[in-house]
Amino acid sequence: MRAPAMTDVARLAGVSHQTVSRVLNGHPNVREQTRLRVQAAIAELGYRPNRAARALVTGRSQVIGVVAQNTTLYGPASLLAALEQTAAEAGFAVSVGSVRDLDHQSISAAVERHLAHRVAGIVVIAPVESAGEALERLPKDVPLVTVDGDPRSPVPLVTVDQVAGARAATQHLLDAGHRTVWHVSGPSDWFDSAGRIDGWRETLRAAGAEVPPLLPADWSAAAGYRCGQMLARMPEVTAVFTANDHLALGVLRALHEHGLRVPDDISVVGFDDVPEAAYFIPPLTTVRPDFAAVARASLDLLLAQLETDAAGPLRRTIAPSLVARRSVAAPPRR
Amino acid sequence: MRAPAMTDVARLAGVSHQTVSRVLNGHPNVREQTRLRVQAAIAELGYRPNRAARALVTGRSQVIGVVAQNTTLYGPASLLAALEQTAAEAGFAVSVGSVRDLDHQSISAAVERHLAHRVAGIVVIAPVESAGEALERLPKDVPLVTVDGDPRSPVPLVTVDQVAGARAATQHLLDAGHRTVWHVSGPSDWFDSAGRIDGWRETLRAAGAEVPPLLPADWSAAAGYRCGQMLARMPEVTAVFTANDHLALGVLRALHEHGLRVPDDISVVGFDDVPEAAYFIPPLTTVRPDFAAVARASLDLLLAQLETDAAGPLRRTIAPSLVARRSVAAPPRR
DNA sequence: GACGTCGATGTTAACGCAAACATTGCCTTG
DNA sequence: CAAGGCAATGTTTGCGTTAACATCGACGTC
Repeated sequence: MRAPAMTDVARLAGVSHQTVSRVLNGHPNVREQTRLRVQAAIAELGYRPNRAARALVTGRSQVIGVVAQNTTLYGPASLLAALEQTAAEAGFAVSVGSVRDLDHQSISAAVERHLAHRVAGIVVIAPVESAGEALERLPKDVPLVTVDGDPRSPVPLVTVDQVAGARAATQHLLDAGHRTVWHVSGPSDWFDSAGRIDGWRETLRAAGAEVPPLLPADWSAAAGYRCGQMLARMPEVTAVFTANDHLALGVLRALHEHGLRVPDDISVVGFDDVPEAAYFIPPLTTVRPDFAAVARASLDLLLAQLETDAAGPLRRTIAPSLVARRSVAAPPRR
Repeated sequence: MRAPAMTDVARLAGVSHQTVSRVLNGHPNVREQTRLRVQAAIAELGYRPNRAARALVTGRSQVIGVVAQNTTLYGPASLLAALEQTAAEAGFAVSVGSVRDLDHQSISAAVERHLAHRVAGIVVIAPVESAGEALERLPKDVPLVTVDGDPRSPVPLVTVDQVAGARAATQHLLDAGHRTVWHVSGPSDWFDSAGRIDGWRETLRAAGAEVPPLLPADWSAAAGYRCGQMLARMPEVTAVFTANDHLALGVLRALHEHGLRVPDDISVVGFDDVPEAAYFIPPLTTVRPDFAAVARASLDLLLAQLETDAAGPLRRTIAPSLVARRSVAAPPRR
């Protein structure tokens, strides 16, 4: 048995299908009594408008496409969940198109897939260099927003203020009395990494502190562990800021294995505030990005582009906040 | 400028739009030369079929709807990512519909949203009791698969073999020489929890070991910490199996604070193998579910339902594997 | 009281595609 | 060499919806 269509509702309510359409879309010029009759018919038949047909005739579906690389990582996963929720509240569905690499080809293939579905807009989570270039060459016929993308790119962008977050973390350690702060950074091609490095370096410079060499890593606990083993061997290290919480976890374990106590011997600050960070040994002081705010801003920018052709400043920055726990203390006295 | 449609391609290639359609859908009866001409025209115009139109005429879109509750948790996030990837390989897009609660109303609302888009199939990640009831009352006019759902329900189901995983974990601890194993469980309304409890209890019984009281918790490190504080105070506890890795993290910290060493004083085994589990203090022995296999099985069942109306045994169980690390050792001698 | 106005509704025409049916023209077969 | 079949292609129809235009009646205005 075929699902009921608009004409079925119309017949039952004794009106034309167009009147049903008007009721559905909240058009003003429908008599109250008619509206009620139509709504009753809709309820009786369990009618549900066919989005595909609507998308066909309007040329746009109520779907937002998201392009992301690795939705298993905590950050992207949280962002995706927040986007989904925000979109749902605005009446949009979310279609995910994950992608193996963030190079031009993969991204534009994913975008094209979304375009084939005539999505209303696209959000690209594009935290690395290679994505930036790809985005500028994309077809312009659909609203598009980049999240965590290239700050210098002309594409509409929402981003966590990495610099401010790193600054807060570094300053927090300096304020605790440390002479300087070491940094374990994320992958060098991520904008997140770059911003956090900048904020860290800038804060040290402003405080007149020495800038120690950078320890480059990726986002994994494994890399954190490796760096931690080096940090543990250098007696002068008293404070470490890691580019995310998983790195911090690895560092904590390495320090622990070397018999160093956190925060007594070395203080550590992370980034992300993963839910379990409060249960690291010791509970981790970290920087919390507001994913919900990022999601809201992204959708705002998307909808703004939908309504007006040329919107205002298509750029939003979301400030993260420092969460102080027990992994920071004054440096040990010599 | 309007996006090119099939007729535009047809005109350029000097054929009818139907021939273009045949080329696109890989129909056999098209001359090679014609096919090439059409493909050239497609490339020249940058033509891209309109999925919405296709969905309208076929009554089905190439989209799979996923209903999930909290895609921030590691398990669901991994599953979603795996599903997306598997679906993409089969030419399907994935639309996420997350849901605040897994009660009847929320689930059926999410399902209906997917139905409105005429999705080809729906995957419901329904790990709790309340979802089970909801699913049986759902409209039957679309292929549907449950993941981690009620093992007793008649709905097609793919599930990780929780019992086997828990059995492996428990047996591993018994084999190390422990007289018995304590268990910190997940939320009582999750099937995952129930299965893990069953496997644990059953293994102890089979070995003739005493079954100690259960420590009920949720999935959070916080709850694990709370339970760990109790476990640390009971001298007889030498081995703990926690229902997931985050609980284990909380337990580890509590034990650490009480001056107990893992694995020297107490052994701990988790569940999930989150990426950072190898960097806990100490590296955590845990049970790894194969999310990719679950995703593949789910899609299989979905596609099977698409093709034949009444398929075979619509039920698949995926066996997890034990990952041995350093959090397990022989019990301390008294 | 004829006429314009406006609100409520109906009618018709797309939207882009695939399925069903129709039409060619060539090749096989007896 | 005519009948039949079949491969290649064209034509028509309809999917369910919205937009544009058409109609109809009630009301107020001069």
